[in-house]
Amino acid sequence: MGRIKIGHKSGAATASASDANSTIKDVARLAGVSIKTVSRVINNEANVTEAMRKKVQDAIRRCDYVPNRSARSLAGRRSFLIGLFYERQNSSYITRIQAGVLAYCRQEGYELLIHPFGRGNESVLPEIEKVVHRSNLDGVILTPYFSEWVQLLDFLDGIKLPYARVTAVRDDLRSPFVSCDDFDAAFRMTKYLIALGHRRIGFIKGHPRHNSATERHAGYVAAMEAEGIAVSPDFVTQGDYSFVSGEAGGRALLDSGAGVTAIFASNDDMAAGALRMAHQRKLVIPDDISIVGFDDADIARKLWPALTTVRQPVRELAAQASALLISSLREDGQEQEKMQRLLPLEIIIRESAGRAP
Amino acid sequence: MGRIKIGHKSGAATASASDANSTIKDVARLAGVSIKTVSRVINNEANVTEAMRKKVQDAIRRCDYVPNRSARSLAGRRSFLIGLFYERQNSSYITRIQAGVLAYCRQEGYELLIHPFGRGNESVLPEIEKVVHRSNLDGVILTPYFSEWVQLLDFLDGIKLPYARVTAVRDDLRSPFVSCDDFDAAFRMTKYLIALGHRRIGFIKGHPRHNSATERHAGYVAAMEAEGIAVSPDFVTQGDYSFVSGEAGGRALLDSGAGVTAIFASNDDMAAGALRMAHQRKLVIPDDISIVGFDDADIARKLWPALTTVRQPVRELAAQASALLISSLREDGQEQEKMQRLLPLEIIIRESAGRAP
DNA sequence: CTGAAAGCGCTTACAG
DNA sequence: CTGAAAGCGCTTACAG
Repeated sequence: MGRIKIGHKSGAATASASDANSTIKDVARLAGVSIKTVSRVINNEANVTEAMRKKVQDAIRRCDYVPNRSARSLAGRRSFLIGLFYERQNSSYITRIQAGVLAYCRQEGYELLIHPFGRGNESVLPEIEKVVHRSNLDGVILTPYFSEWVQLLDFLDGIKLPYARVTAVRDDLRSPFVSCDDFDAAFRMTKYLIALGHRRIGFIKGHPRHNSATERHAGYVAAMEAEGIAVSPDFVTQGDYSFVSGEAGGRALLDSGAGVTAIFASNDDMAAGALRMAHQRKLVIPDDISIVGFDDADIARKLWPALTTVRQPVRELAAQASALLISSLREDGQEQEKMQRLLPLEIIIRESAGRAP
Repeated sequence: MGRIKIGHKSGAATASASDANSTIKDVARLAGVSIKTVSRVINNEANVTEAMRKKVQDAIRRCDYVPNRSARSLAGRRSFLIGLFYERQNSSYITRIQAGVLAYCRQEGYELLIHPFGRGNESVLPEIEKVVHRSNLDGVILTPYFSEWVQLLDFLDGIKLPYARVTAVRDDLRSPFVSCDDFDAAFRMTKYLIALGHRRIGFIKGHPRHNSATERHAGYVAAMEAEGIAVSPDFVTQGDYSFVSGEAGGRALLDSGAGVTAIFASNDDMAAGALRMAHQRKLVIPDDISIVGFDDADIARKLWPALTTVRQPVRELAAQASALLISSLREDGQEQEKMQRLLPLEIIIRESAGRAP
């Protein structure tokens, strides 16, 4: 039975929180209404007189009442829990994703359950299945590669669990997603390098499973061709978005004899690896060679020289995906708003690219 | 009513998960026992015959039964939810913390709720209070600065919510914690620089609220004094663990005229900032100046030159804190194991420190 | 060692 | 627009 505090509210730095355990019954009694009416007010349902609503809200405040999630979840068959499933990767990226999701979830009263998986996804599907059922997730946010993994999407569709994607795949309209035009940004970045006088431009591809890798590479190729520059096979090397693969790619490009004057890495971690290789060979950047990345991860500003790159609005992508997810959760039945969104990509010019030598 | 699947189990890549919604009653019926017995098996309680246990486990498997968290939580007054509250900071650090906590939580059947806060913690306490009550958290993991914020600890003690700390404060034994000897590691690192011939060693302090900052600085001072080197006031500058403050600190040290031949930054982000300033002044590292950090964050290997630093076992710190928390949650009443743990810190020698010029 | 009853704190579905 | 009853799927406390 929750005690009722009168007078000062339990504001900041008050340690008296232990009496916040009043229940819906306490509120109802205090307000002189039925628990059903309290429930209506909590859930913002229509059909409550303003007077009633006010009375109840007052009582809620006086009791320090906080609805119990488990009880709501059990009775209402929803958990107010959103799941975030992803493959372990760049911590800057995933931290921003989390921030974006949380920014939106919290204000809507949802909590976030995070579930990272290792790269070798042997048992991902059964594991996800278990979590979804045990925790009764209301919905899920997916980032690449998971957001592009058809079997996983099929599985979620199969159990009718709502989800929203952050993805570079824009032709699969089965469910809400937020995306950027990676092709176009890579195209523009390549054009930028060409405008700087570069023609022998090396490219380090991202992880082949990620659609962003395909798009970025295609943008590079298209820009080269648009300028009438042949893409020699030894201009392009395969990476996997990791720093180490950037080192390997940089080494290959630098030592191939292709004489590249610029390297476009498909993300910043790989650009950092290529940069390291260039430093190791005593090259001065950008005087001897230009190196650019993609993402605008935390590291981009911390390297020497700071990376010219493409800014991906990661936090915003996640926030919008959450907005789409939560809006699809409200079964208002109202006409759904458009369930796809495209966010802009911006080229950030810093210090690592300059005129061709 | 959950349907029962016979024959093949719903293994990987099977999309038939939707019938995993059987309840404890289904299991009881199938096994021919009471639901209480099923409950006993789920919760690993003693006093169940082997035969019973086997029968129930069989039925659980045949139903694809997964206990409903909300129901368990409501009836059992525990949520199987662990909260992770922290101030937004270096993403490499927090990602490792999450990984460590999750590694332990999952295998014990707990889920993780993450709650980052901005730096200006106006309303942190009320916010935490709300989450704790709404989600019925069983326990909390705290990292610096929160783990060293006495008002927060007092609050959690007040509401009797179990928590474990990752912290550099080792003299507050009120609750479980895992720690490292920052003083000693900073002492050894400074000794290492001195052994390399450096005497004019600059130091960039960390955020004053963090006890690690105090400890690391004290270790530096002690080592200098042990070698009979006076710590000139212009050897030391105040940072706050951010990259930008490292730039400012590096600039101050480089331009002060103190003629430092080495800079010891209290973490890797600040070392990266100082490194950037050195590069900007066309200094060759480590020939002209040595720069070392602390933490062994992701960035340490990605910089040029790669950072000599102190490896902090962040993931392990979090895993052990979770272990302490969960063990304190089991009210076995058995004699508690020791609730403090000290993990070793290791100096990682890479490329950014060399002999004094 | 096993089970029948009561109840956790809410929401659903139905009356009025 | 408001409310009394039933029930969500478990665990607790108590018998036997």
